[in-house]
Amino acid sequence: MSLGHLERDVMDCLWSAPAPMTVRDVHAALGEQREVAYTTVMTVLQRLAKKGLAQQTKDGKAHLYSASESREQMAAELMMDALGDVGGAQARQAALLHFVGRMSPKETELLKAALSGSPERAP
Amino acid sequence: MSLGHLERDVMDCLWSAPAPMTVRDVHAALGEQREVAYTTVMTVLQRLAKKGLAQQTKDGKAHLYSASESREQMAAELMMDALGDVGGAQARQAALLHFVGRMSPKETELLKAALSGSPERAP
DNA sequence: ACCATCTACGACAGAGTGTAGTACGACGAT
DNA sequence: ATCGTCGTACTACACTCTGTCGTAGATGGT
Repeated sequence: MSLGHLERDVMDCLWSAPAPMTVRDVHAALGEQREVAYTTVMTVLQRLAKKGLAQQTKDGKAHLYSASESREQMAAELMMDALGDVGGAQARQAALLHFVGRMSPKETELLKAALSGSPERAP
Repeated sequence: MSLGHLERDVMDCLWSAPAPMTVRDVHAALGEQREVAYTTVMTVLQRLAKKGLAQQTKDGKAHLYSASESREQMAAELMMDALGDVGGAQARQAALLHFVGRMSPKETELLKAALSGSPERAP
């Protein structure tokens, strides 16, 4: 499920916000960089909700939107998806090898830390 | 860059084949499961070549197609893309944490092996 | 009841994908 | 030289997704 540019920007808004946002909030936040109509933002938020990427809750007459998952969770899911397409265990290991080979040494350290560290998740 | 169903099937053909294939080869291979016109296969192969996912080389009057990268390489690239969208180092580490948290223990072992093993790539 | 919001629904253009037909060039057989 | 076969190139069309909004209806405060 790949996001379009605007969808991406809207998700970034939701991810950056500390609390659920109304359409107006998102519209205002986006307005600092790009000009889109209020209804455009609404449509995009609805589509994101339909896709399950955003959560829509009613608050009085307005709707509140928040990201269903953190940016990091979503990235992890996408990574698993990419890995899941591969095939058998052998191929998966090969893919993992390519993956670590492609990472910077610093990142490799991060990954090692993540692997050896306690197996709970990040905040 | 997400692939469609047919594109995916064609790439699977190319990945599974030991040698570059002609359009006819791919068409025959696909024909065992789904029926598509010869020209459909040709169009898809051309599009894949234009995207850089397949390599097109002339062989007499016919063209030979082969995958530009192995399935595993491509998976690794997609994984890096997913990770690359995240943001700063801290967020990346969080994403990696989620990622390893999502993997099965067996896979975690594979990843550990990939990390501690020699840093060259798989065949 | 009236006004300000907010949402729901519909619309339309542009890109990507699945699907294929037709036309044109090259190559071997006659 | 000609003709059929094979292969490519070009074109086309329907469908879906995404970006972009307008208009109409619902809802809540005063």
